[in-house]
Amino acid sequence: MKMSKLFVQTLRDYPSDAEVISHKLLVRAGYIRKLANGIYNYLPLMWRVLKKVENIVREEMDASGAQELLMPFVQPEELWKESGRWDVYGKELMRLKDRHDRGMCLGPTHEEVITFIAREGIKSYKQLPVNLYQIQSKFRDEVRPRYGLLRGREFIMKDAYSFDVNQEGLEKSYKIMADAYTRIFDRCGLETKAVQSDSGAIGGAVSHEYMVLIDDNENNAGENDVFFCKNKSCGYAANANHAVSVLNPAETDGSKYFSGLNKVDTPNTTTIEELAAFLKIPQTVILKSMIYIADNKVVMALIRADKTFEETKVMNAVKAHDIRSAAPAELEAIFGASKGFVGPKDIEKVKIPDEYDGETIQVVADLTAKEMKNFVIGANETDKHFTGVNWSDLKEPVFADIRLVEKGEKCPDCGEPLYVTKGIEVGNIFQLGTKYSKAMNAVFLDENGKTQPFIMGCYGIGISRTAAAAVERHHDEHGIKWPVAIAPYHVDIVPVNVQNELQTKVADEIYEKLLAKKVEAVLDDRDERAGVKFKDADLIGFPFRITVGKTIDDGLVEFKTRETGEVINLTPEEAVNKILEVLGITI
RNA sequence: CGGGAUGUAGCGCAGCUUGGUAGCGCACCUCGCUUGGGACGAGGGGGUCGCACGUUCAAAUCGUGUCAUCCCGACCA
Repeated sequence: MKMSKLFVQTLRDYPSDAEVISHKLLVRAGYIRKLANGIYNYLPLMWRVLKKVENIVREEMDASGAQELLMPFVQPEELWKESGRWDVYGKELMRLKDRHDRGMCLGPTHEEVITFIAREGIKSYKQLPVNLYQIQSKFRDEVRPRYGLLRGREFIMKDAYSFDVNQEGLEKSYKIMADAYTRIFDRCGLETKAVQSDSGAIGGAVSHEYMVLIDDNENNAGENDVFFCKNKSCGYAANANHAVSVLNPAETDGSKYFSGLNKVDTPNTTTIEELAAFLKIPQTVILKSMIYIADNKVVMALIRADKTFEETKVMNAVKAHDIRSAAPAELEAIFGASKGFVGPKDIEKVKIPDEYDGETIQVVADLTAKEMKNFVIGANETDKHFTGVNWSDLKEPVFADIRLVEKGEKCPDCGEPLYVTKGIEVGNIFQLGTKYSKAMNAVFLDENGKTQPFIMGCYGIGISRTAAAAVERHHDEHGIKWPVAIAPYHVDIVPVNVQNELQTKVADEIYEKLLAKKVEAVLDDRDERAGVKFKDADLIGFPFRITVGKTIDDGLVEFKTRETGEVINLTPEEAVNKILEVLGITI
């Protein structure tokens, strides 16, 4: 492609509405343009990158035995009602009506449709296992789209679905996908970590997320906290919403400070710090209470006060789909006490206002709370707490792990300290089980002629997000440094001065030779000064650049590697061979 | 949906306090000159100042409303 004809416009400045580096660079280097909030045009350079990612995904999926198909982007409401998700998916599901007033939605994911396909097409265990996938635009009406391609509302995703006769088969299918994912991201030039995660709205039990770890601080693109163990023989890694840890020993019996149950005055102690200082006690003998509104039910969560709640875990513990912390005004309305003074004593007697569902307040306590003795709780009365409380004084709660892991706590598998880093989730794999097949009555006959629901798995890769994550991971102050395998073009050939006949002639020859060898080359034939061409080459991120300048008078051209910045002088022929050699290894 | 901010040419911005009919840099077009890290000179094209209503002889500027966008919190590939 000749640069003078390439449809791209690079900008001198970063766009003012971009925050993270991948967004800034992709706009400035002419890869994407915003059409609406969270919705982007993929311009020719971007589309080439996306196709490369897609093709890597396609090759590895096909090699692992999966079959590609394409499902509709617009889906009927009925299927979502069958699965039960029409009512629980929330506002992310873009709903619309057709001209006959029938409910439809834009596909945010395709479990319903694929289950429909399997229900229609698979009747016998002899047809199993099977894995079907597609690569397609998805739409999720995110509350707050941001970070450019990292969190758009419309985005390109590869979604695969496996069907097996039993759990053992599912685990096999899952393993095959896990291995394929490792190869896919590796080929894209991205180092990823498979981490245990919460399975969220999609449902199911076992799941892993593939995270590109972001350890520099120049941007905040990593939206997830990932806890991991550095012990090589262990390798534990988990999303913060799923991570567990072993705690260091702590003083959890308050008998040194209190004897018997008493109500005491604790004026103005609205925070744990103030309360601990006022009573001259460690935080580890205080039981912290937090009120959540989960699916419009009132929930009280309890935890040892030096620890923090993990809301996703709380939500799962009470089997809710939606959770938020209660506002101070709501606390007043429900408990008649202000923030900092609510507690679990006699909670069964608290009357719930009509606007909430449920008759009693559900109480869920973290595992850290279980071993506590003679502790402190809020008295449901402003400026008062109970001291010397024991579990025998309270109605037995449900105990569950609802604690946010902190750096330095011990690995649950090997006991070594845990570390934390930011990560971009580029893929995930789920063992769904029978969640959809049962709900939608998708069944087959087993070898005994007995009806069985499919055992399903689902496996996603964010194609557009993967490309953006590659930019997050591979760039410098001059621009993008694409991994060769997903770069829009392999090499940029720059005649420094197009008025110089020899330079132009040599550059043309190199260009023609590379094209003949199927190398994806750009010839910067613009009548621009060298600086302009070099700046654009660095910004756009061509992995290699061949510069034909004044050194051609000595029969030499420059060969520059973008990743390392290394420059060597070669004859034109050597430069051509060098490209072929480098690409031969990497593509 | 809560909290904060911003809407002026393709991109980045000034002008608004103190109303008088819109400007700068880059990009774009023409000519000259220049050609190894975003040159220079001259000339030129492009904006109903987010939108609506109001105040006024007169609104980018003041008021009200509305829409959009961005940042911080709760969701996810």
